[in-house]
Amino acid sequence: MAEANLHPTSFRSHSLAQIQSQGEELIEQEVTICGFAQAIRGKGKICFVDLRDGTGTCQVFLKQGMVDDETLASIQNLSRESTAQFTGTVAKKRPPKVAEGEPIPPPEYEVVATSATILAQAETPLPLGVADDVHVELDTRLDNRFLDLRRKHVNAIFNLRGKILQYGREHLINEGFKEINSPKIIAAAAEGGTNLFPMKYFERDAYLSQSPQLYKQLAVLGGLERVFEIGPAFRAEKHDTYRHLNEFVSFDIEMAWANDEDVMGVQERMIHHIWSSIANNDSNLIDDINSFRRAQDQEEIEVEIPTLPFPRVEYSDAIEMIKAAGQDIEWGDDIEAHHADIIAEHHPGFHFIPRWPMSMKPFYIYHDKSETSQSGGQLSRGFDLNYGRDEMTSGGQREHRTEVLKQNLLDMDLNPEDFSFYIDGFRFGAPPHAGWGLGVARLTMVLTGSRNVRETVLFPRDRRRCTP
RNA sequence: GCCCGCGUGGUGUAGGGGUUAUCAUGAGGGGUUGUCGAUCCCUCGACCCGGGUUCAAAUCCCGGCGCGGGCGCCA
Repeated sequence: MAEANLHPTSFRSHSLAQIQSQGEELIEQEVTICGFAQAIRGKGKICFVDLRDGTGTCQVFLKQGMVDDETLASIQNLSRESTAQFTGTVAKKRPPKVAEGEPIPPPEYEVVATSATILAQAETPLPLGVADDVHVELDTRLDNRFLDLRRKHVNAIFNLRGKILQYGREHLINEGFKEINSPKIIAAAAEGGTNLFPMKYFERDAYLSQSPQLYKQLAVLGGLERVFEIGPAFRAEKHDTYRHLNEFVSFDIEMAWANDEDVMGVQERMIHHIWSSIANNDSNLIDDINSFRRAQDQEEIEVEIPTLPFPRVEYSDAIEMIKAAGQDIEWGDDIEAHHADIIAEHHPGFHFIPRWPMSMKPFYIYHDKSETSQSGGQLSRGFDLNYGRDEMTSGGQREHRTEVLKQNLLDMDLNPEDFSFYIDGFRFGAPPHAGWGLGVARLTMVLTGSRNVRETVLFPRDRRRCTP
């Protein structure tokens, strides 16, 4: 991976990663570095500090005579995770003793300190061990997320989350999409179907947005052609599962002159680009996760680049598949979690489930009267993207015919007048269009092998947790 | 909202009517050391809250609070 261009700051001349990567040229040169003291060893005439910053780690060596006695003692008594600044010269580290037959590791560099400054002393004991292998419960971790994040594998998860967004953006921009932002304060229940968080907007009642859906469509109706948005969505549902949160980040696209199949193509190409870019550029982050998993006796993760196209399992076929497995289900029923398990046995990776019954899809999803199931039920152009049993995406072609939109609302017991701000957008010419919304945290779960969506959200908001 | 389970040092655990309450990690002190989140010695620190049963409760019962898992609900 190309190293970021980190200029020197007022506190340091080099990052710790730079000490390692430029070590050979830096030997005997004076540098100033900063970091968290991960481990401090030595009580006598010498002292070693394993220093860690956001880029890597570096050992600092202090020796009586090289620094004044007071400094040496203060560093020897430093508590773990305190921050400190060291000035000294770069030297090649003594190679560690390795067991016979083991490969000799590549050379590492260290800083032999001539002066040290404690920046902030950490209190003891720590509420959770940053460098310890002792298991920590998720709740304790989330209560102390600032410390939890210092753990290497946790840090790697959020680095990877950033990479997913970076490569996703990169891909969409390549396909001609523009990034937009839609309002999160809305006047009315935008879509129905889910509970919204009410709020006060000056003297009026308002709500937090559950989805950018209607607004991204209005952007396409406005001629922006292809748009995407990465932003928060809020749902006031009292769900309590490993995959639901009340605030989450939704990665949405919407594009003109396209149907459901067209945007499934965008989706699978984007995921392919994300996965292959990470496999090519960021395997160090995957390694960080795997070294933790090894220590915990967990199976290692692997970035398996999916092949294109992703399988399409039409809703009707999915129902037959579930029936064949002996489950009691009829066309028109929802596919529940234990049903999704059956589909996942056949398709463990990414797969689309297109052509849901129109009755199960929201009013803005497109349907063609000529497309019906064998039993005569109306099919829609709505689809899901699943990975194994978990839903990643919901999307579809949108209804662009004003009269049909109004009828759909009536069919679903909604009042078209409540959606006039939306329907008005269609009255003056509307392109056929389609789009989807992807759960960023859920996709990050898949990539990082996390079993709980809270692992992949910095400060998750669920039914119980609103802090920190 | 439903079902099941669990609350023991800072963290993670063992124990499951009478124990000096286990182990790891940690914290404090010390020894040794150009070491490898080293190592050795000493020390410290805990049974969620309230009520009940019992000679005796961390352990059994009831209630509360907190948490976990599964499900439902959910563009």
